[in-house]
Amino acid sequence: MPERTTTTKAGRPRSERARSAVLHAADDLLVEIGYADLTMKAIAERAGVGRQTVYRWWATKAEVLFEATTYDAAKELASEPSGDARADVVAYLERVEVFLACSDAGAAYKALVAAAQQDAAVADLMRASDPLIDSAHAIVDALGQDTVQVPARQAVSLLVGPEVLDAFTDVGERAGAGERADAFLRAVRSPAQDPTETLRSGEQPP
Amino acid sequence: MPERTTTTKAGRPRSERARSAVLHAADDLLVEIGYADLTMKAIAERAGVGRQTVYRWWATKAEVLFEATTYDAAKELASEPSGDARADVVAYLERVEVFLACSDAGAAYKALVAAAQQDAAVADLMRASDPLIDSAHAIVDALGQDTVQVPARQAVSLLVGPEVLDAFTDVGERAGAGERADAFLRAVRSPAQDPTETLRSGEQPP
Amino acid sequence: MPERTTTTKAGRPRSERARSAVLHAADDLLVEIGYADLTMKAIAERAGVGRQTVYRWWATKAEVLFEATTYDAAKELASEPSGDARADVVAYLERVEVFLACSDAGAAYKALVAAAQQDAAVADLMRASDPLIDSAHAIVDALGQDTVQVPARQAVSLLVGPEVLDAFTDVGERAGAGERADAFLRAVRSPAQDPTETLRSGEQPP
Amino acid sequence: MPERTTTTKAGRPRSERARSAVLHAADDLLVEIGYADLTMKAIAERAGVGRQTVYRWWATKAEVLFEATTYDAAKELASEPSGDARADVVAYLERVEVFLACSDAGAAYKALVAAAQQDAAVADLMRASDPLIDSAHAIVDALGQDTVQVPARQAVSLLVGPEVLDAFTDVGERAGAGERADAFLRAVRSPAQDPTETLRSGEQPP
DNA sequence: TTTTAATCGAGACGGTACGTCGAGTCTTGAC
DNA sequence: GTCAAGACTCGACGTACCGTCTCGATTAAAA
Repeated sequence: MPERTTTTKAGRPRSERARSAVLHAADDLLVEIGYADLTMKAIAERAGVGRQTVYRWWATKAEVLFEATTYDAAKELASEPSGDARADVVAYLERVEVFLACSDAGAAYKALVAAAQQDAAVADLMRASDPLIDSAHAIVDALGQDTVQVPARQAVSLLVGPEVLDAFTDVGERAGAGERADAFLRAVRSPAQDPTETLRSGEQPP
Repeated sequence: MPERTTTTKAGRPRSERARSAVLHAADDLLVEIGYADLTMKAIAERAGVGRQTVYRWWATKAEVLFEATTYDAAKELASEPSGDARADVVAYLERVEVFLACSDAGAAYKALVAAAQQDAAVADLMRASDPLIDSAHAIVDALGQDTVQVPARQAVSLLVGPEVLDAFTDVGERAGAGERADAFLRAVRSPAQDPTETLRSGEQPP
Repeated sequence: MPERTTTTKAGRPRSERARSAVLHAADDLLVEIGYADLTMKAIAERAGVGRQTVYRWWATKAEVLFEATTYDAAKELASEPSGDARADVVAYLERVEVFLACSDAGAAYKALVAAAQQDAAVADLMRASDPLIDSAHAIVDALGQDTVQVPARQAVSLLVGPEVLDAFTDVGERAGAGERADAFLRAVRSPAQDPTETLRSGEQPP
Repeated sequence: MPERTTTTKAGRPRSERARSAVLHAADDLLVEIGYADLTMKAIAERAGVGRQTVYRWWATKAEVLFEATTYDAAKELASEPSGDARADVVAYLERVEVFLACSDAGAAYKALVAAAQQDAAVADLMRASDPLIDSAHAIVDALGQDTVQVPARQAVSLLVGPEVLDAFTDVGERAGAGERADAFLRAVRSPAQDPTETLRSGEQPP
């Protein structure tokens, strides 16, 4: 009797060799030829894998890349909090700038954000697990409510929004991490906490 | 004598009819089927124009779309400065949110920013004339150096960076234009103006 | 162990359905629209086959047509030798005339000969296997060296050369198969073999 | 009264410079790139002439080529009759072989014959004036009815048919002009002259 | 002299086939 | 049931040439 007592599936098991070959091939090809010219066909050939094997496990090149790079991206953006709020923010923003401007994982990340604009499936993946947003959330949470007096998601936007914009519009003159950190820290100080701020925004305090 | 008195060019002149038909076709198709599924072939057919005629004047679908939508985008984002700084910023940010979230021109804009990540030619176009960045510059300049005490380009990033990030990562809970405006106005107040801020930014004032 | 016991090839085998659909489509279209207007695109569409599938196996429309019609052409020109030399030649020439003037395979043949003038690849195909030349060779060989006293290839030219010329220059008044056969038989009787022949070639020795 | 006394037409007269430039360009390009790759566009550009100017006077590339090469072809094939029948035939066949195998005009001629298979307009041109057929007719007529005892058109086919076949099927071993001439002379000697001949097809009354 | 009209060059126009490429699917035999 | 291999249908790619059209500029006969 062909009963199945465990959840083990019949047939040949998935090849771990094929899986990692595909992910590494995607990674390498992204660096070599860029996202636009990357194709499923090329990934399969580089990986020495049948085309159907790629399609069996991933629906699009974006999904392959997502799985290939998200872990690396998260690692590059992870932070070890010291006690000093400003120093932590400065260190984080420096990491973000390197990530977006130079890193291979950053290139993949930008490509995935771009792809998410066109493809809802990719957008879902990124919404579920976005290494940049997630790392920014971790920083904001670590700063605590004394430093961050606006809602956390809003603070995340203030923290990395300018970085992302500059990365996507490759501006010439960029602000340093220190200046950005200072601007961020001023922005997240809620006016509601300080009654003199409320009415006359834009003024200089005496 | 084959003299050329004026700068008139030889040959049949470019058809204005064909030009505008292509631009309108690109516009319409973007709304109907989205950027990813948009093809040069479809643009030409919709416009009732030969394929070569499209390629003669534009190298890629991104270039067509750029010419088709930049003017509209700039118009949607244009501002009429009142005297009130905060009110101007709020009004501008509301326009930006509508632009990025709902407008057809905004959809085209996001697609172009995404395309610029893959294609250097598109990146060059956008660097030369980016309707969102340009309109933000206009706002920052109008605010004046009393309100904006950081370099203009940096202020632009602070102004629209969070908006762009939210638009590209379609976050659920978004801050209102008022909150964003206040955060921006706090952020652009330079620490250098206030000697107590300079060294120990990130601290809470007593 | 990835042993290869037989010469079985990996991958999906070639579709016989696609192959014969292409050949029949080429055949039909040639009759309907002629060789000049025949396109690879039309062949593929008529065959209900992807364009790439045609290009995978044939480089040009001429190659498709060659494979599609050579067999039919050879069949139309095949002969069943009787003992009578003149009767065999007359019967053969009648078949040739019908083939060149009326037959679909003959139309394809003429098109291929014309194409071979422009395209060396087609010329190679035809040199390797030309149904008209081959059938003429068969006749000449069957006649034997008593009847044909000139080199075989020369006799072939004498046998079908006039037919081909008339077919290619669509002359009005054509000679009958009997007259052509007689002229051929006179022409292939070499003077060198029989010193008495020199002046009165075409006669039968008593 | 706008009467037209002469056949002179109003307006700018046809440019002889343009006409000959087109014909020479077609000639040159045929030699350089071959008939298949020859295009109206290339002819016009090489001639330094507007495209419309070519189309105004010739409908197809075949017509251009016909006008460009027919005169040269006729000149290459023209013969100066001596008294000796066999010598004249040998000399003519040698000229034909050179023409078909080596000459530029011969290459054009073969291309035109090939084109006539696909295009009825070209076929009409060639039927009206075919330099090879015409020259062969001249030879046959010059030989006289003592030598040529079959209908003239039939003799023409016997004279150049084998040459054309060999040229179109680029055979390896070719007969010499002498052998061909002898075979031709045997072939055109009518059986009717000799009462012992087989059936008396196509006979002349005594 | 002025007008008229056909030609010239140039080059953009709407079409359409080219041959290639990638998409995603399907069909083998081997594991 | 997964694997490598590779053929399948489909359709967009960007290019080339088709034959037509619209320009301004010539050119010579007609008015």
